[in-house]
Amino acid sequence: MASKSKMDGSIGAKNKQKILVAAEKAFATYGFKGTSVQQIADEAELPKTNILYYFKSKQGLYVAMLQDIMSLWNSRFDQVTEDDDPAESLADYIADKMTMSRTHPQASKIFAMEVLNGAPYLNKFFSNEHVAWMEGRVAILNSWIAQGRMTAVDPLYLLFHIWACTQHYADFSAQITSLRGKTMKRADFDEATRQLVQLILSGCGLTVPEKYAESAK
Amino acid sequence: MASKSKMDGSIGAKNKQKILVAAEKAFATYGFKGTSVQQIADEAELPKTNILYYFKSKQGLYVAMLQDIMSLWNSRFDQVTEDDDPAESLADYIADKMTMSRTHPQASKIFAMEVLNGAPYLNKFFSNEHVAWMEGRVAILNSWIAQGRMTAVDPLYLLFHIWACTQHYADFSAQITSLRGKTMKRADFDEATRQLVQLILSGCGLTVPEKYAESAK
DNA sequence: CAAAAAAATGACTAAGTGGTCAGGAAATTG
DNA sequence: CAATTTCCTGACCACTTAGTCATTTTTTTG
Repeated sequence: MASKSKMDGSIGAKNKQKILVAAEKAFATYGFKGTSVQQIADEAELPKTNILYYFKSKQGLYVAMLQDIMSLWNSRFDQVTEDDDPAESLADYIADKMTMSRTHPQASKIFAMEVLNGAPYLNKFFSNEHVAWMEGRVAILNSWIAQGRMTAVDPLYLLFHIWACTQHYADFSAQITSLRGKTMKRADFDEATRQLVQLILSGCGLTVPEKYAESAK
Repeated sequence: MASKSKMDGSIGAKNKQKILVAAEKAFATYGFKGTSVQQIADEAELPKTNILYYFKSKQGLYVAMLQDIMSLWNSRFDQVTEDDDPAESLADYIADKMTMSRTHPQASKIFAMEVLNGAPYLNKFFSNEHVAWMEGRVAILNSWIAQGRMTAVDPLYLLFHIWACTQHYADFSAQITSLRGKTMKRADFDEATRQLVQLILSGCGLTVPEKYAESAK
């Protein structure tokens, strides 16, 4: 019927997806070197040769999975303009990133490992889209500062610190769980988000929006 | 002469140290699985078999190196009491941790990898010394809050956020370098430290001590 | 200086790895 | 329904790896 989709391999597409999910789980747990194609195959419940049929090599699969992951790195903050409210925009951004850490910890860990390793497969992305994104956001933050709507902090470092804190909850969950004696549940993430929003916004001379203020209890 | 040191193998001790240094460099760059004993041997300029002679296995060497690294995790903040000044104590702690990221990035990366991996070799440390340390620090922060000397933030999350931001400069240096277009020099670290101290302290309702205030421009 | 202990090392092994390939099964298409 | 393309897979290979072992060299010690 749909003449358009010709034959993009409905079977192939489904298997590729299955493999990508398995790869994400395995790579997040054992790293690139620590993961064997066989492990991914077991996780995906497919024979090893089948993995190599869809993805030409282990590295090819890894790169495909990385691209998949990078597409998650979008948020409402991408569309914010200098006319928006600094406090609400930043608070929402922090909350979005915290949600990512809660719902996609594996993706965060893989990203972290990749950067720790010198980001060999992300350098192109970093020096293109990412730099452009950064420049746009920095300009807006500087505009807010020039308008006297927030304290004069360096926007670059501010963004670094927001990333550091939000990703920390995914990447260092093992340490956090050990120190708390229990895993972070949804309610704990909400509390951490409030704490972080308060810290960052106060640090920028902003008032915490109603919805991120102290909750029940 | 010194009858005490009997024969703790002055040669052995020196070689062990050499191997540990080489191992730190290799493991930080390629991870545990990604590093071969041969690479460490090359780096240490010793035959591979010699590595296995001093450390019974690759894993044994890794654990020994981890212990070495964990001993670096001390700072002036360990001795702070509830009578000390919150602003100065916290600012100094942040500065200490930033210095660690600048001078020992490899140690930070290895620690990060280990925790990312679920901290298999650190769980014992986490649930003993580390928890005790944490409780002590939390008590002091709570005391400062009770004394009305700082805003009522949750000390646990505050410490998480300090770690996250400071370690970020070592662990994510690849990303930071890409986005800045140049590596972080000593002066950049100093600026980042001032920015972070300002952010955190303001976020806690504290006044930034003189020595961390805006510097020459 | 001889005996004992510590240090060094080349040759080897057993296990695991990513990847190839040829041949066959299933699905799609004209 | 035949032909073509896509999909699937067992057998296999070249290579790397951690770790062993027997032997030799160096250092320490009585």
